[in-house]
Amino acid sequence: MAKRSALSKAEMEVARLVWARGEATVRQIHEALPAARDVDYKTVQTFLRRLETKGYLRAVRDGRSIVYSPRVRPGKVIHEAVKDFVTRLFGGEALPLVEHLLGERGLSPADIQKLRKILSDAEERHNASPGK
Amino acid sequence: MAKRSALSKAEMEVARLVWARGEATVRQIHEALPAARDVDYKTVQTFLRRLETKGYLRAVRDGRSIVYSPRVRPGKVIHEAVKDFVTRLFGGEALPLVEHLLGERGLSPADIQKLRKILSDAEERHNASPGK
DNA sequence: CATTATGTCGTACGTTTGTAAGCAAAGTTT
DNA sequence: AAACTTTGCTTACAAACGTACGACATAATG
Repeated sequence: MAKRSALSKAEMEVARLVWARGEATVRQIHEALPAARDVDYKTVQTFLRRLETKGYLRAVRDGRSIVYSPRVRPGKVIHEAVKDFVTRLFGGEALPLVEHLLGERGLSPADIQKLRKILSDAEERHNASPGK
Repeated sequence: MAKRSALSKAEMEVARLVWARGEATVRQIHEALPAARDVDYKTVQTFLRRLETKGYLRAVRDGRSIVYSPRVRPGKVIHEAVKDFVTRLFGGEALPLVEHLLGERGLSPADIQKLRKILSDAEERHNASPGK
């Protein structure tokens, strides 16, 4: 597979919004960005264009505007991005990051329940797995 | 606080190694980097110099070499980096990232136990907290 | 002691990134 | 229809990045 060059920070932000919508135009993304971000329409346009050039998004013309949609499975892209991040900042170990995320506040009781469930499932998978 | 400019990817990688050692010289970091990374000694030198300029590391001369050590609490830097990452790729929500990390393999039964413990603690904190 | 290795300092340099302006074409408004 | 508005395409441009070279100094070694 031809390795597409990594997403930049700003590109991640924009790509995420496209993924969340399934597809989107420059305007939609521009409006979706937090007001505090205060970035120009043209700038968003550039990010989307670059995402297309890099191979992350597909651009289809619809009338005078362009509709962007994922060209690579978002999950795959996220996976790569997370992996890169974990590698650089945590030496490749996911656990420290998870601990960090759980440690610092930000988890509601509901979240905690949800995670408990995930842990149980993971455990089950372990006990029942073909052990690779 | 004077906002130091964000860490670049390569800088994160290098800073992490310094943190892991408490302090380190260019050579030590260069050797610590995975062989596959294959980056020049001079390059590492540049990264460390930049980390110092950006205010993340303190540089103290020791003989002919320089010993770098954290100037900002690693935990704080990691926190900022994670926060930025979560914001851009997960819209600021930690849960999806945690789920992602737990979902994809990589968790040993021991890890799971450890996480269970963390969850309990978080829960306790919740029940007992002054609720802000 | 001449040679080689090792280190810092300053400098370089192509690429990527963040941010957008300029111009033109198509659509909308008055 | 004249005047805006919206959008795409091209181009710009400084700062940040990744990667490293060259000069110079000092320490180690034959």
